[in-house]
Amino acid sequence: MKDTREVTIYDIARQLHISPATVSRGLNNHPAVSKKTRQKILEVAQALGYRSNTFASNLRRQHTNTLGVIVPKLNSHFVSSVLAGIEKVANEAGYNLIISQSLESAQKEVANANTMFKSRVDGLIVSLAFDTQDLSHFNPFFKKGIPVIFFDRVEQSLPSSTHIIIDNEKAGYQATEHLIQQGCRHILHITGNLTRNVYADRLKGYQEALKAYGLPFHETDVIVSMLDEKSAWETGRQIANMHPLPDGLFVANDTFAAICMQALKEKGIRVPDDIAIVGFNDDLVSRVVEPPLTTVHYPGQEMGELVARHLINHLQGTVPLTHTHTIIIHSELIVRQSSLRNPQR
Amino acid sequence: MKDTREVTIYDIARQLHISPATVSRGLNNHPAVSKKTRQKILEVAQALGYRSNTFASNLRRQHTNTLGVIVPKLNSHFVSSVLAGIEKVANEAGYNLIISQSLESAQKEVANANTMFKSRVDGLIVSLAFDTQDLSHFNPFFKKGIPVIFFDRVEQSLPSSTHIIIDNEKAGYQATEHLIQQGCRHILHITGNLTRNVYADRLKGYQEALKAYGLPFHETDVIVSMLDEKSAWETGRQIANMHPLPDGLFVANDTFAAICMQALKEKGIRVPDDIAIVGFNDDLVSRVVEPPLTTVHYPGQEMGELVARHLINHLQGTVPLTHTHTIIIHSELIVRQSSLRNPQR
DNA sequence: TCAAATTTTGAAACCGATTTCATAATTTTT
DNA sequence: AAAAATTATGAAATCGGTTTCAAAATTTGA
Repeated sequence: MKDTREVTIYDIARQLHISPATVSRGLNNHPAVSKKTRQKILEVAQALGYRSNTFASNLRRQHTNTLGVIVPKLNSHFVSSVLAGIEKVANEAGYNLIISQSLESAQKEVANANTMFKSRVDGLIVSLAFDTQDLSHFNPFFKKGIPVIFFDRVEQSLPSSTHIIIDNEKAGYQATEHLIQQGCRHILHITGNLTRNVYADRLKGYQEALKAYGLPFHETDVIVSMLDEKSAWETGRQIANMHPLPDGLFVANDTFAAICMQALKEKGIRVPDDIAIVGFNDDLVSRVVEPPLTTVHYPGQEMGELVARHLINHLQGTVPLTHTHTIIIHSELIVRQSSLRNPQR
Repeated sequence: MKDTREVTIYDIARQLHISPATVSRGLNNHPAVSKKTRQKILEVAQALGYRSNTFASNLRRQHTNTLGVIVPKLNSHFVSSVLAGIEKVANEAGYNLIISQSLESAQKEVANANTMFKSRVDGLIVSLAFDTQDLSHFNPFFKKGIPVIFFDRVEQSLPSSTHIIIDNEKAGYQATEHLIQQGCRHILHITGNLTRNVYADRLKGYQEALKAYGLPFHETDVIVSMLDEKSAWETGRQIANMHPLPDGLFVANDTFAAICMQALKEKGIRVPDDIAIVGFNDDLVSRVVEPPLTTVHYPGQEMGELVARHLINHLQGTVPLTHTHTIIIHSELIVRQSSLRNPQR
């Protein structure tokens, strides 16, 4: 037998011969209610199995206590760490989360944004899809003054919003520099859509490093890819057939790097001896391939916590949004076998 | 300048000199409103930038058009495929999604369930955490008649709910049989918490296969693990030191299998020649390790679509929930190098 | 002890859409 | 053309908390 009737504050009020107003206040720890009554209210609420009706509440106060999150894909170590971080902070602050994935499609990202808008999230956290150019789907949020905060995949041209990112240029520089220091002289850079900051900046770093060490930069050494599994295999095989063979690879993500490496090995090319490889993200896969992959680590959980905290602080008025912020968080190169030319014992 | 005032059906009504009731009907395609008025309503709504207030709506009709999803972890290929499937079907049917991860902790799963309950989801989709024993956190849903549907990680003892799973016993049997056919005579099975159906059933399949081929079963050949990265390395090294060495490994997931393989190789053990390995899940990692991993594939997206469709059908009254269903969907063994003892050609 | 200050409480309006029931407008029947 | 049937619209109640404003109860001060 299912109980179908919901318990409301009116039920509690009736039972205690007090007004619903007082019950509401009691339930919300409003200071203007005596300990005794609050205590009694809590007890009766408990006994009756009361649960607050979020809709009534949301309708009256004009906010939802809900944060929206749009990410490109859920199944990466990085993204799910970020999410864990966001969830932690959001939970502690009493915020709910609506999460959706754009699956790297700008079109789906637009749909997601619209859904979030209709759901009236109090704030939005976004990491852009691969091919998002036009950002007008966030205009409704801007117009309404709903804060939108971007992380990792951002669009810095955007006038008034906060970005939380790593220093991709520096990371790109370090990765490339490392390869050079390992003796590489002809380094390919495999990357994604160059309109996306993360890829554009890493490329910049790559170029800077080449210049700093007096190596020439060739347009043809930069391979722009969709970064999906299929192109990874193709690209890997393609590289294996190059003549002359490059001696270094700086790849925009670990999965792609791992697949390339596999493809190269199948063609009898030795890593790192013939080609040294550096990936990006410190995904689990970087640790299980043979040889283990040198990569750039950046702290997902921490980033998520920071993003969420920042957004919530803003929502609670602690921090005014006056100016655009760009917050840069730490990243580091993790050196493993795939790039070590002269193993130091 | 942000516009702060929300447009309501009253604004539309005023503008057209009609009643809010008619506007509401017009917006909802209620039959009792003439094409002409509906048309006008739609136009004005558009012009004014009206967006329906979900809370008012939810408050009045007593449902949310929202589905809750609780999964153990977001960052696996399987889970994110399932989610994509769920999202597709839910979107098409006009349902929103609230997604949360239990991070394999029963405690967090309870918290998630409570949040979902407070959010008044119309239905709940769950894949259980690693160590969830007690299912009482779903009681509120059962009591209220809110449908809960389980997939993959289920608890079949549960009286009245639907389960959508693969035939883990069969998959376990096939994996083990394959190893036996490749000449393995001493096969270890590495698995997770045996109270969880997926692991218990695969173990059963493993035992059945041994029996069918006249091989002895030893308790000590079953290694129960937390299945995290750290234990994977430890277990791998442990196995490498076994004496005598087993000649086959059937591992409960690809990540763990990949790490084990790596650990074995580091100790100079050849795969598949010394030890043949079969994983589970067909995660991307299974394709990039060396040698590629034999594994069990099961269709996440399809499973997600099925789960969502089933739930929504039920919610819309198409399908009565009268009896418990168990729906079994197809899975298959994908043979790759990690288990091929006698490469054909 | 009585007035002033402070703390608690309640009545009623409100948030915005939905829906019932009645009425007005239109169409069909005879 | 009048009556009957059908269709379209509106008034008002409702969903369940929150909040303003005023009043009641209690405490403090002199």
